[in-house]
Amino acid sequence: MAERKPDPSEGRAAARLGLLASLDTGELRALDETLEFRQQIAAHHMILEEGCRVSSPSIIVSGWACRTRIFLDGRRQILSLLVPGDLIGVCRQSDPIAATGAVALTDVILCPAPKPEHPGRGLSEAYARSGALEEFYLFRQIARLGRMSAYERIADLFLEIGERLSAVTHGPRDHFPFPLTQETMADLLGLTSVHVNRMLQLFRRQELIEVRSGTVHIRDLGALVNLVEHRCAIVSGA
Amino acid sequence: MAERKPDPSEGRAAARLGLLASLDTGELRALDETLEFRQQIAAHHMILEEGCRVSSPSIIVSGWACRTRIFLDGRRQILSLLVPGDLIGVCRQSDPIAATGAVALTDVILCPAPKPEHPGRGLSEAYARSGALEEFYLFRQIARLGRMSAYERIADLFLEIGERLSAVTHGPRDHFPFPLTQETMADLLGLTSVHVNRMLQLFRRQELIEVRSGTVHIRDLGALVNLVEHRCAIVSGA
DNA sequence: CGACAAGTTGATGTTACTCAAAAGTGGTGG
DNA sequence: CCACCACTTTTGAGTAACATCAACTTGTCG
Repeated sequence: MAERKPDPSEGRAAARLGLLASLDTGELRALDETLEFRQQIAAHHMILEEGCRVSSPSIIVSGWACRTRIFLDGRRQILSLLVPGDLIGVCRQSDPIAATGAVALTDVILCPAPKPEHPGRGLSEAYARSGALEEFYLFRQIARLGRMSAYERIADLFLEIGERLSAVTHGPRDHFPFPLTQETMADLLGLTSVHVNRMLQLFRRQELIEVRSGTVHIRDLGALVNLVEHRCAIVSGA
Repeated sequence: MAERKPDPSEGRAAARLGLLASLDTGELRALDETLEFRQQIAAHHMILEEGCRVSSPSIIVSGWACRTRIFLDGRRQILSLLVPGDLIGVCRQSDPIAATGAVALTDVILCPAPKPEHPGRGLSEAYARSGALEEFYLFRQIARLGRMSAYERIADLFLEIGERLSAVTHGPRDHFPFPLTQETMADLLGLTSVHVNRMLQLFRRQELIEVRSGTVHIRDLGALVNLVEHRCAIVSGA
């Protein structure tokens, strides 16, 4: 749809599916070929309209997006974050209606997700695992919003993003691009941008996290993990 | 596993699947027969341990349960509520690990969910729709926790429960059994029980909602819907 | 250079939490 | 039938976390 500059890392995102299940050569080729049909979406544009039929499932090749819910009085909550390698619009039922809208947070490149051929393995299994992972992060988001302080929410978010990005890029977990504004972080974490700003300053003063010009640098990953896991670590129980 | 008293309404919950997709006679019979293998779980007992292999998917026939996450320092967040007719432990991938623990909030009767025979329709479709519905309520829970006041959260929760229960029982949406303690509500809504108590008193004084002896009576459904929809109604957008 | 978005700061207000104790409720056994 | 227990609900007073409002600064890009 739009002009594009080549980007060598684009193959990575689609390759993520290969990390989730073992794909045969036919499926790998299908993933490769699907890159031909990529589509660019400008920042702030809708990817998916809430309540509409889902057109076709896609893979985020590059850029960040999110699922949002907007209240009538203007409040906005970001329900989940979508980063390269994530799927969007994959529905398992036959009558797919989007439960939430999705918006591009940066410029995003999507490519269509190939139809799985063998039920129960290969691509089909990869999509299922991807869905399970998405659900896992929804649970994490609920625990974050319900029972963590602003300070903890931010720490936990950065740890999650570090994990998710490094799983795709094989880069470090403590140093990664972060294109969200503080306003966007606030909408994701159920806070105000002013408060996010103050907490980020606190992290900086403590030399735990450095956020600058679109990049997060976790200075002391161990301390941060302790901080979150120590009190928040996720344990089931009665 | 345990002694049981007969309960004529038990068939209802399993029948909910019939509301989600059209089932053939074989599938209906399978649902009926599965009631023979029901299993009782006492209140406060674990149904599913986090991180363990999921044994077998089940349908909640009666009683209420929830998915929980417990923090190391004792904080607890209820991630989602499970009411009669809901499925638990249904996984679409081949390697099912429970992402969250599940706990019985009241005595619960479970029965095994029959294996679907025809992919893409019948029971299989009903399970997929049930999963999509569950995801929908997760999104709603996120929006509630992230951007609603305590007062709004409670109103929204009662509306949700009214919807979900009446879909199964065909009973009224404004009058239903509600076996949760205020403490449990607090864990579900990310509040303290003291604050839940104060908000419930406010609703009572305003003659909007009456909660007594395990029953919720919404006195003014229209006003409550307005209150929530007016400001919170769920609309997508950039 | 000018304009616009993003980040920063301070003062003030409100929501919801904390702690602690009292009062109500239901079930159990003597 | 009553006394007792554990649990839940209710109440009050004080406090902390986060929101709000409004201005100011910094950065970015044409």
